[in-house]
Amino acid sequence: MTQELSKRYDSSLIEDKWYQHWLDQNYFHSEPNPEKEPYTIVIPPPNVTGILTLGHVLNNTMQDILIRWRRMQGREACWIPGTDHASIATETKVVNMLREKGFTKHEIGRDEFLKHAMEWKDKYGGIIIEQLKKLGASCDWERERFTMDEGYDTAVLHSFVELYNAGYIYRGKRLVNWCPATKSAISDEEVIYQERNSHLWHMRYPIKDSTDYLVVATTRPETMLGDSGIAVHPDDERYQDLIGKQVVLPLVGREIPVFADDYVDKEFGTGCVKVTPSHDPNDWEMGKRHNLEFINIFNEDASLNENVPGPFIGLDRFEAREAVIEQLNELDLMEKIEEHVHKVGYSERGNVPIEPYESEQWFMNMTELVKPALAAVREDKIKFHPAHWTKTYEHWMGNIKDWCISRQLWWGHRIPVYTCQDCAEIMVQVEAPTACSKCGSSSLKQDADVLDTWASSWLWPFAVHQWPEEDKDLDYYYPTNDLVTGPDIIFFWVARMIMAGYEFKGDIPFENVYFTSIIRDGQGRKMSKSLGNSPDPLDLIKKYGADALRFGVMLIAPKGQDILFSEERLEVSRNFMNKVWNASRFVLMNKDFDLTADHINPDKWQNLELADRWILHRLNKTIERVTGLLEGFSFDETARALWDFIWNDFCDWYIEMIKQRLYEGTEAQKQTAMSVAVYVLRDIMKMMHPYAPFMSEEIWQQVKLENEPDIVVAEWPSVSEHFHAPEEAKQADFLKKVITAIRTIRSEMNVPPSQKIKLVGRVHSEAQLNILSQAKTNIAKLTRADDIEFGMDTVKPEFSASAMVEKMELFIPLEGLIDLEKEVERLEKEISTTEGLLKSVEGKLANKNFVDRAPEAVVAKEKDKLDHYAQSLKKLVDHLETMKTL
RNA sequence: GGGCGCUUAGUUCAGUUGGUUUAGAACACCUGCCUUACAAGCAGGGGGUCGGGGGUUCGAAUCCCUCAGCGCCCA
Repeated sequence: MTQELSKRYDSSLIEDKWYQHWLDQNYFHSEPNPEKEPYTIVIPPPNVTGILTLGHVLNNTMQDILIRWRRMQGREACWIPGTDHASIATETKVVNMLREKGFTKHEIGRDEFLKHAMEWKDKYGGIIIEQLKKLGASCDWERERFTMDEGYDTAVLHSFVELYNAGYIYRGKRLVNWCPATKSAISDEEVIYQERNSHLWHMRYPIKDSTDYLVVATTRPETMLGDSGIAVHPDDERYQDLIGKQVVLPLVGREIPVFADDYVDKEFGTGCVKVTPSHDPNDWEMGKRHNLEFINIFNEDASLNENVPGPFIGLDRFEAREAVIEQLNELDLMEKIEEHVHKVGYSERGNVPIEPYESEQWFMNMTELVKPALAAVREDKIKFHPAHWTKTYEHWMGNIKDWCISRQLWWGHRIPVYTCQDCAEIMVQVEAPTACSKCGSSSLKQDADVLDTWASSWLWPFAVHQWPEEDKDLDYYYPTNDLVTGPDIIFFWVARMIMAGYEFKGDIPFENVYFTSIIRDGQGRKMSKSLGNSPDPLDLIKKYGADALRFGVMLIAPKGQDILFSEERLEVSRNFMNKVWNASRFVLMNKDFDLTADHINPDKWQNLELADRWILHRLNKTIERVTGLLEGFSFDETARALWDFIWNDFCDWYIEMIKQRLYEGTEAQKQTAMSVAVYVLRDIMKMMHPYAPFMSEEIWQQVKLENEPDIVVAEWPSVSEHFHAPEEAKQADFLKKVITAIRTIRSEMNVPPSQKIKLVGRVHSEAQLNILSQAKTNIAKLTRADDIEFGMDTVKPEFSASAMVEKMELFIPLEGLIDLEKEVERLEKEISTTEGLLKSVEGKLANKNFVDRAPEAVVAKEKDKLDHYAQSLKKLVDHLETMKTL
């Protein structure tokens, strides 16, 4: 079974092989199993036409880690994948595609357009799904859903009908965020505010029956054509006599009232505000309060309509601005123009400034829906990680407005509202009616709009099953356990899923929500296509391997902070993968037996040495730590814990420590060392598997027993009381310190590695002597010494460098090689460090308050330190004296 | 304007409820090594007083106040 491994880890040779094998074995598929506890995650469905980004890598790796880990723990793990139809984003792409072919969507009509859109989706959709497979995602692909596939479609319409019947959904004329480019309403969350350098225009409005005028300041002069009032603050002394008067709107000639309203900020501009109820949300409110005229001056594309004076009709809004300014200048009605910086709302998709615009839309009243959803998070039924997101959530939920759910688009779920053309009866139902329920007419017309994308994806955690049908899968897998997603969609999606969960299932949709960080480039800029700073994950997989990409991204993903990504970070983790590979290679090269259950049965191990007990103790600690960290969603710390154990403990120390036994020991010694090494390596592979599924499977195949399963479904390691050995761990630490101290001297004295040394040690206790005597041959090998003498009363050789480790003195006689000056320098440095430590402890103990008030244990510890440092210092000074006399 | 968060070696970050260490790691840097797992490696080393100021405490990177800078979200 054992085969030769290459010197360098080559990911390209194994990734596709194992992924196919896992699919063939159907490991990712889950069925309800009453014997097992389910563990469920639903994927945040990526846009169907999207391609994999580093953001996807980040959050899908986390989900895969959770799923693979829980699967190994014996849970019935089910990760449900799928894609989102992404109404506005996809429609925009299809429209662009048609434009290139020379059509507009209106030219070909709705049905034809939808055909094109579906073709486009079939052709370009789902690329991202294939890319997720390259990443190693262990989704249950048999359960893949699309938010517009057949059953899902029904679920969305069903939810609409239910909410309509409950009285939550209504149609109304409101001011909405209007995107003139796509000619559709968009939600508040789709508006992106950007800072712009602009102007504040101060315009004069003549007062009726007077030669006087007042001055209003505005950032949007063109909207003056729709003004129907002037507002001032009720307490503003400057304008008291104006309240109740009329002014004559320039260019239009309309007489409009001056009134007082609290909303006005006296400090801004002149304190007089022009009020355009149809084109500003605040003015809309004031218009309602003061019964003003609502004058809509825009067409759907934001050009001026016939409600403005003739010369302006048909102008685009930006042209209109210039025209208004010019006319006012000519009439000497422009008082002044100031520089002004303000934020302009842009349509996320259309990428043009949005226009507050009055239109008929469908709305969802959120008042009742919010209540249980808010309580669930407050009462910790749903936990956010990091927890501070609960504040953001509560703040938004507490100030929620009605949700505009209709979009003037074609790609999506068409609103299931039918109006009889004869008697105006309205029918709201899932199945399209064939005749009017009131008059029997067959002349029915369906509402033209489609639903906001989020009004379908908010059902995701249960609509991926057969909901609203009775469904045993739904019963088994709902509520799901964990959700991993970006904080940018906490309102769009997370909050709404919680509301939908309660409304339609009467239960939470998930227990935990882990919010990932935002990935930025090395300079902290957002990843974007235009900056070209957004690497293609597929290229990275080719270059570094999927495992290294996964591990690397986890390593740099701190909880709750932005991630600064750069390729160097991946080199680091590729190096780590190579390290793990080579450590495995070492073990396999030295394993000269076929693995049996006895080899990995700790009860059968004979004559364990200190190094063995130490590494097993460390293994225990690592299993405990890694499991605990995963439970707390600490993906980065888990990666670091694995790194530390594998590289520092296992590779740098344990493997080096057993080489002597392997190369020079007896058969029995060799077998013990190898058994322990194999045992540890097996657990390392299991713990690495969620992070590095491909490599861990490849290695696992070499160290598993014949009747054991593939690593995907192998058992997650658990802590063994057997291996608990804190005393031995301390002893091993002492041993390591001794070895390091000797190496330091060699290095600082410039003793070449080829030069063997003599070593004399004067120990401080029998215990120390014991440890060192037993490890003598090992110490010799690891420090390249050929003559070692340890004892309580060993004599210090005259020409020697020295060091102290836990009150033990080490001497390296290097007659002829030792550089006296260097050694004096070294000792002086050491002395000064020790003096510093001593001083600090003395200072503490000299403080009466400290001795009196600090806990006894803390004081005792300090006294111990004092004693230790004082002794060390004395010996170091002694050594220095002798050196100087030579 | 409101809310949330951040500020620790050249860089990116750890540092759990204040006390096992005059602050740890990785990368970068310096020195020496191709030592039969790994040069994508091994051994060793230098480097920060924890954004500024104030306070609580026997003791603060860690808690409180304040100032400054940066970032995000919402209006």
